[in-house]
Amino acid sequence: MQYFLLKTEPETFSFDDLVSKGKEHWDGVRNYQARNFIQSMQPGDLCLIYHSGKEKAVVGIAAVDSLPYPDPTSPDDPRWLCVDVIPVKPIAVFSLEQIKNHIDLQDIMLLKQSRLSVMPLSKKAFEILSGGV
DNA sequence: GCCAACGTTGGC
DNA sequence: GCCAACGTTGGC
Repeated sequence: MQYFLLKTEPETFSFDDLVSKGKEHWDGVRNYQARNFIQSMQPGDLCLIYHSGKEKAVVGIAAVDSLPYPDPTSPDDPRWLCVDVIPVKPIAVFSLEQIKNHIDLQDIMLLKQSRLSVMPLSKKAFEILSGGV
């Protein structure tokens, strides 16, 4: 079981949109580092959904529901991958501000590489962010 | 609206 | 292979 954080602009695609749709392919990632993380995903891995822009907070849990497969939004370019994700449940909002202030979250990639859109999370970081601990 | 951090592109 | 120019992202 692995844990990830997926960033999205809620104006474009929010966690609520994922709940409404029931399932979505997490496509459009055009960054090699992020692509490599997608490549390592397995069905059942859990992802925290982070809203960038105005909200700047983790808002929900989703689950990987497929193996990585070629991104349908780049049919002529085999480099890019996506996975299907399904909503698991919304969580209490955990803001960027709280992340910055949490002693055990200082090492997460979100704070070090603010532009990376897909990143792994440690189990501990996932549990803190999702309110599990 | 601005700026920092990055990634990409293209000329050399 | 280097580097300047440019585009994008995301926080402030």
